[in-house]
Amino acid sequence: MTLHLFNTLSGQLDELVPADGAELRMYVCGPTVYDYGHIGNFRTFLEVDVLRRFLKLMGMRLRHVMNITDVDDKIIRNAAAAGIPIGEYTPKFVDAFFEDLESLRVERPEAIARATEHIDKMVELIQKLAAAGAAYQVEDGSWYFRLAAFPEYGKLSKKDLSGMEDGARVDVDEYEKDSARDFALWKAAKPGETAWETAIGRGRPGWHIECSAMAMEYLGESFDLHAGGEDLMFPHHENEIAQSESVTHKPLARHWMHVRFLLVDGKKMSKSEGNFYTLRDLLLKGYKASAIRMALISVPYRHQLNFTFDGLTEATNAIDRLRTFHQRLSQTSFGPGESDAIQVAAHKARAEYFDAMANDLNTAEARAPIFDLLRTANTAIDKGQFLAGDRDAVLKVLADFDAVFDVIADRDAEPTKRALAWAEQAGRQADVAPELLARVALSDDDIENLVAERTQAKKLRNFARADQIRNELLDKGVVIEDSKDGVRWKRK
RNA sequence: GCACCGGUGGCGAAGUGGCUAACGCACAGGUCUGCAAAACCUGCAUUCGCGGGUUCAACUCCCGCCCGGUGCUCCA
Repeated sequence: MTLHLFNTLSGQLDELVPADGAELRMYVCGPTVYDYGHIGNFRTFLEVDVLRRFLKLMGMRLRHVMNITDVDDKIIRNAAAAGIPIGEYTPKFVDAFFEDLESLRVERPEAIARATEHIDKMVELIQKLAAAGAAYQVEDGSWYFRLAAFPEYGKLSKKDLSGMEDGARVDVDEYEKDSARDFALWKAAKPGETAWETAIGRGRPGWHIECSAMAMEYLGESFDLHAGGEDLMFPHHENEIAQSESVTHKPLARHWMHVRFLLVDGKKMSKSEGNFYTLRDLLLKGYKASAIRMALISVPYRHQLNFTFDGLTEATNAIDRLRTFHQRLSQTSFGPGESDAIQVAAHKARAEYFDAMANDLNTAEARAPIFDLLRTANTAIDKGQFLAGDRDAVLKVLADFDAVFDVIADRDAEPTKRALAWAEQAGRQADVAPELLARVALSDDDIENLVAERTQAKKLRNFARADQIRNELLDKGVVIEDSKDGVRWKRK
């Protein structure tokens, strides 16, 4: 089985396979670390994580590189406002970014490349471009890419630039450029700005050249897959292609994946619209990291996703159903042997799950057979027709599901705890939902003690006291379930 | 303005030229339970934005229209 993934470059579903037959080499545009990441950022990284995990599940080896843009206009501006060098400004946000990825269970790429640690590679690339006649320097010392030197420009985004003549909507300050659409490779230092002394002058790299230089440094001149948010398709990726291929005359990447935008309440997220959320904002409101992950990956990556709080609640409840089922399978004792019906159902579910994922990562479709199997198994358990061997078969399917989705195992306590600690340190206590505080104040031991007390009360048929305890726990987000195999509890 | 994407039950969301239009959430009734919860059963779109057309047959293909979103500029 191979993954058929939509390829922006070819405009169709293409098989995604390593060119060398051994290891898939992929590059993903990472964050610009000028602030905390918002959920739109994380949608892209979550979808790439889905891709990663599914490829690994199919047995593929990966070499996945992600960059960190730790120098750019916004960073320079924010650092200046804070009165510190950018090297002191960005680490906090780099750390926060990785902490957030961890909360969302996004796997780390095999390599992380920071822009500021690869300035020399960027300079080299610009020199090569200059030698090839594709780069030129203007009066103030900045370097630009000569679009006229790359006739294929526009092949990724399918833009016809012929009609877009120089003229309208041109930044009048940039009259030094040969053509209005030529883009910056290197920005000459203005007084007081962060800059590097290099062979091509004193300044800092443009954004696009970073990715070209680092991608080729880590993955070679031509690699398998390049991914990023849909907004990067033009001009960022188009520019990467132009810069790289003008020098190498080889395709930078064979396959291009673009994750579509996340909208909030039907609109693009923006601070001015007031619909802007970071991961931390949501955690402090009491939403679980797993619910956020589930909500963001359940809509296939090639569709816009409309984020709502109702959607988070739905995801929370769907995960609860999966977790309850998993708990039931693990904690119930079954008779020996296996049943044909369940074995067949498990095989079918697994096959349908893989088919859906292999078809352009259709996560929405992939969920269906899992829930189908869940119901089939529950029904069999209710009827006493579910055997020990069936448990193993069904757990195996759930494991394959969770190898990608990673929401069944409950690891929600840590992210919440971290977010609360951060809120305190960042002075954001006012944003913490009161219910959340009540919940975290209750330890597992407290719960166990209360559950034991309730069981004792029930035994004495003191139902009033038993119900009182149950309601008390429910108020703090703990649900109790009585079953033949004992009492189960879980945090809502 | 140009380009692209979408409009499927209360909500989210798959999907196919022709079997009963997945799945999740929510809701209603029932079974189980001391009561619950969980689980299961039943119900919940004679219908897939609107109007034409092609076809034996369209939600699925074509044309037009309406609505929503995004891109064309820094942006995941």
